[in-house]
Amino acid sequence: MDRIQPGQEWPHKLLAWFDQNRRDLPWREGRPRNPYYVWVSEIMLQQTRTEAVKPYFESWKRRFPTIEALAEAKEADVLHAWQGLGYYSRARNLHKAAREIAEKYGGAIPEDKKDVRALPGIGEYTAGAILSMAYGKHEAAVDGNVLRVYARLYGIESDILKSAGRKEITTLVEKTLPARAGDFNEALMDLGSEVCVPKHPKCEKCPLHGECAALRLGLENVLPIRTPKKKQKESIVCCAVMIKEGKALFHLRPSKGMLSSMWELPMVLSDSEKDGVKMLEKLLGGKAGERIWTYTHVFTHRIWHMKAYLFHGAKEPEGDYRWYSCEEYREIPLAGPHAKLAAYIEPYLEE
DNA sequence: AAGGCGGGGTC
DNA sequence: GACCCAGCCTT
Repeated sequence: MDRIQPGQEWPHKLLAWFDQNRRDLPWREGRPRNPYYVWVSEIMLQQTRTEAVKPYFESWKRRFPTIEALAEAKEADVLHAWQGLGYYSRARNLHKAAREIAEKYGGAIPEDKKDVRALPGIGEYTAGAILSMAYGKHEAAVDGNVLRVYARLYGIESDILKSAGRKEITTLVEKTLPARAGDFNEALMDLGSEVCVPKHPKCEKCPLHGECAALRLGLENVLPIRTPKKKQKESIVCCAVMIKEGKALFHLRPSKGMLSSMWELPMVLSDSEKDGVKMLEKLLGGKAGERIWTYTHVFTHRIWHMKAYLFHGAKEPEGDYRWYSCEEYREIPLAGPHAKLAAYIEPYLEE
């Protein structure tokens, strides 16, 4: 009778495949692996594709070559290096953790699970990844790839985004984790991103195709099961382009919440453009001039319909506002779509 | 348990 | 358009 569940030996088959097919990635260079590189890359890779991370990782290495260098950097410079990568609390936490490692652990990432797990920005997955890949510990690292691969391999129909499904698979991973846990974890990632991909998995190329319950049952395009996401809330965002003596007025966003501690052109959120303009005029105590730019920016859970107006003779509001020239604002962290607006207004600053 | 938090590639 | 990615933190 045909077996539905995979055999005991599949982890070794996967490792053999990995030995022939491992991806060559910038953060995988050197043996033993540089724990700092493993850490930085794992944080950058959270909810972010490999191709998007590569250029950021390379410039990060030059800018902050060691944990000490990162610890000594200013937060604004750290955010600037992260600009465009998204989920900026990752950068903030990386920076905080670097300072903690420098102070408490003499500049070396601790090897104890409890200590690593306590660092800001390091959750269950990242702790497992660092400990297994950099320190050779016997730890699982369950991320989206692993959830998908196991859901298919074992024919698991639980929702992988809910804690029950996640727990079910984590237990299974811990049970199947072989020696060479670090390689095994990387092998699962490589399989997940090259072969066992979310849509239309390439089962004919899979070293485990003979073991896969989903394939056997014809469910390879059905599993994994995951709850659909909610749709975004839409807003109108009116922005003011105020220019004085070759400089534009910028505002520093608060240190909490979305795009925290990043700079933006003065803006207000509203449900209609008319209301937005009125609010902006009240904020700046002036009159909106020509509308020079519109753009729709889509976040994961929010949509901003942006409208930028020229403002003349208005006053600088109270709070965290500053005038910056082009050369200056290229060096500060700019919030999402405001980087695009800032680039667009450069010609206006020349006059 | 659910929601906030970015940006971009891909179909 | 919709989907989803090497998740974590707060509520």
